[in-house]
Amino acid sequence: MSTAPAPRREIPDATVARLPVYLRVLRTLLADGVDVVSSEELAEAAGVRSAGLRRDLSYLGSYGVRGVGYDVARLADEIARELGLTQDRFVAIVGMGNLGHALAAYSGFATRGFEVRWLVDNDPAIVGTQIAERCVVALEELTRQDPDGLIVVIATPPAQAQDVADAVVAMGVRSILNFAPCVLTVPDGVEVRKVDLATELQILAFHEQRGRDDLREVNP
Amino acid sequence: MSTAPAPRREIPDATVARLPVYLRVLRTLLADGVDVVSSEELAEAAGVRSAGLRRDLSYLGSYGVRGVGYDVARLADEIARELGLTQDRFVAIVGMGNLGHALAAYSGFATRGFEVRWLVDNDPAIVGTQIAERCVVALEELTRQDPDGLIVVIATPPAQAQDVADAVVAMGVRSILNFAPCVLTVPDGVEVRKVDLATELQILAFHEQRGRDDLREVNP
DNA sequence: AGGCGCTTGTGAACACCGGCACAAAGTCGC
DNA sequence: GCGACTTTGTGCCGGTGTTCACAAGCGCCT
Ligand SMILES: NC(=O)c1ccc[n+]([C@@H]2O[C@H](COP(=O)([O-])OP(=O)(O)OC[C@H]3O[C@@H](n4cnc5c(N)ncnc54)[C@H](O)[C@@H]3O)[C@@H](O)[C@H]2O)c1
Ligand SMILES: NC(=O)c1ccc[n+]([C@@H]2O[C@H](COP(=O)([O-])OP(=O)(O)OC[C@H]3O[C@@H](n4cnc5c(N)ncnc54)[C@H](O)[C@@H]3O)[C@@H](O)[C@H]2O)c1
Repeated sequence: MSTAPAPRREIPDATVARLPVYLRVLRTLLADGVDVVSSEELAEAAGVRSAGLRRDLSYLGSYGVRGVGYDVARLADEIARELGLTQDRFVAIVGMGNLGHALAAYSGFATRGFEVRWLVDNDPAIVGTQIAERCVVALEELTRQDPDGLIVVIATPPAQAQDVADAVVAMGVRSILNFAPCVLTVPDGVEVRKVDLATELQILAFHEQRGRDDLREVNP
Repeated sequence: MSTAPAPRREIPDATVARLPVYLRVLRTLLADGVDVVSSEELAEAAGVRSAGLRRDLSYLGSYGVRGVGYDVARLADEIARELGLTQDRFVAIVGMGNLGHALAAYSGFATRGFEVRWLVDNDPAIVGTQIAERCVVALEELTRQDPDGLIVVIATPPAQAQDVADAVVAMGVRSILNFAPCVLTVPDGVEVRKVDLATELQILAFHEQRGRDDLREVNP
């Protein structure tokens, strides 16, 4: 039998989804001069339970000190490394409409380690113009670039989103963040995450209605 | 004394999160003149497995016809009812910066049954101006309104998000959609959902790195 | 040095969720 | 009217995620 020399730590998806939150809180603490934090305090600040937090962190290794807590700088580095933020990551925003403009002006990309390198649109009136001190290029221009480490953000109308996805997948992109309210079909090995505003609102509406029904149940 | 601390949930959260997708697909089908759809076709269009789709729909009741499929209009109505979209829902957008402008101009609210009724900012230079044919009001103005059926979208910088949340919770709002990258603390009974761009990108970065590691393992 | 108090890391139990496979239940053709 | 065909609704199971509870480990104080 093959000896499993590298105990490949498979980190659960649910944990991966929380690591960015921990990282953000840790960097805030670091900026405030805090150098050690307990799981209880960190969990409070991250809005999770301490037991869950400790289990999440245990997937990264044993970076805590019993009786003391976690070294803030060390833990932040470990999470950043695990998330793949040690190497440079680039972002291309496709679709320079209302949303694309807001995204292009958003400073949160740079502060989290993502460089917005390309702004893309296919409207001839927009291509070549400057947005947020950056030149807008055509989609054909983007597809000639190196896809390594590139994340494509789709902010086109839903009818064009699949075409854009097909084009960037063909160039080798394997990470897509989709703002268009539609289902994207991509080959295996390509990861799509979606941000759907209407879905979020409808989930909120559901819970609000359920809350009201619960009240009626007790107080008819 | 206090019994049943865990509220018996009729519909699982995972199902609720998918219902809006089904609803969107169903309305597209309806617009295309399709009046009956099988679980296989609907699942394909929604990007899920047919068995899972059928289980999701089974929580709403038995609205399908064996051997035939689901009546598109009927099913759309049932989902809309379950999501609480039969009663009017209103949205207030707080923070009229880059993102707030894009949201105010977004037509997707209205087409999904949400009326953007208030645009809010606390910058005196912005209050009173018109954005997307709507007048911007101060936060104090919003907090005097009826919170029933109101969903508050927070698009302020993170440092002000908690204050805004506190203010709208105090007026009785129980549903908040938070775009600011920070943890909001709210009382029980108030639901907060967050949209965090950097988190999404970092999750994508993690998977992209993991994919590359997997390749190295096979091809060093 | 050794005990004591604090916090981590984790075993175990439990709840949840997704997928398979199939019986039940309906339609359609004749 | 009836059998063949189609599709739904669900029992079941394995995998995932969450929580409790506590032993193990570390530093500090005496
Ligand atoms: N505006 C918002 O606040 C908001 C919020 C959530 C989701 N969305 C979604 O985001 C998407 C964009 O919204 P918007 O309001 O910015 O729309 P918009 O119409 O203002 O902008 C769309 C832009 O995409 C460009 N485009 C179209 N096809 C393209 C292609 N094939 N390649 C490159 N560029 C292309 C157009 O030229 C246009 O500039 C939509 O799908 C919308 O549903 C928007
Ligand atoms: N711009 C984007 O694409 C984007 C994307 C994701 C997340 N975000 C987040 O969304 C938030 C807004 O981003 P932005 O780029 O629009 O920022 P911005 O600075 O352009 O706008 C913030 C607005 O909020 C207003 N504001 C501040 N405090 C307020 C208060 N107490 N009550 C009411 N209004 C208040 C300000 O007057 C300003 O108009 C930020 O938290 C940002 O991190 C933005």
